[in-house]
Amino acid sequence: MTTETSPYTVQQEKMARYAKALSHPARLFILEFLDKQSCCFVGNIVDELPMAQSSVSQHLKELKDAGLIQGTVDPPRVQYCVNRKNWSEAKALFSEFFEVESMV
Amino acid sequence: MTTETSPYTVQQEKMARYAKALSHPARLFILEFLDKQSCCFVGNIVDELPMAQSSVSQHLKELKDAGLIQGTVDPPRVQYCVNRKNWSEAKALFSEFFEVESMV
DNA sequence: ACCCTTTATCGTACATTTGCGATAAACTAT
DNA sequence: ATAGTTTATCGCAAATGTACGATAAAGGGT
Repeated sequence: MTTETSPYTVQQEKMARYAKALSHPARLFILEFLDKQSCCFVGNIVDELPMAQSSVSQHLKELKDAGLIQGTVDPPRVQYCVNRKNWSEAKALFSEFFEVESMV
Repeated sequence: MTTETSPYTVQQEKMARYAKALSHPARLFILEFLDKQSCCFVGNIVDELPMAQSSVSQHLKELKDAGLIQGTVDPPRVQYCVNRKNWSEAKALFSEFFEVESMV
């Protein structure tokens, strides 16, 4: 097993991963919705989006895999919340990225 | 022809588009590189990345299509720079998204 | 045990992304 | 005209993303 070394910085790799998670309007909607409600059930999100339940579930999985949200089971429901730690990390990465010269 | 109305806000659509452009480490590298040099030729970027010239050109096209960079021809070369106007817009969108407070 | 509710996962289909080599295009210089 | 330099585009292949319906899984309540 060879250790693949990326030609990119850790920050670039991490930020690209977060950016990919943010690259679909439905996922942005979910994150903003979660942030507003500070945690809610999958059903609440499904009700708000014009797509099948399975599709919403898939978007939630991607957000979870990216570390931006976390879920806790409350049978038979699942409650999702923003993962504040990683949210902060993402925020810092984007902030640093855009701040290179001068803002606004 | 029916006018497709998106269920998402304009901000969400715009931000998703920018996020997609930022979702590859090579494109983050290019943007940071351009910002550091404030404009440079395609060849300079190709020299810095471990991928074929055609692949770099494709990434540049995506960044250009997303509005984050702009190119001016200086035959036979092409010079690319960050599109400051859209860069600011993207920054504002991400900033607002990540916190109603402040991004710093 | 049996249903009911809720969510995740599977299988499928189609579109998009990513990377490459080869080639075209645009312009300079000789 | 010809050759050289630089970049964009094409054609291809493999991988990934997106959406759906159907089904499985995990409990709770009766």
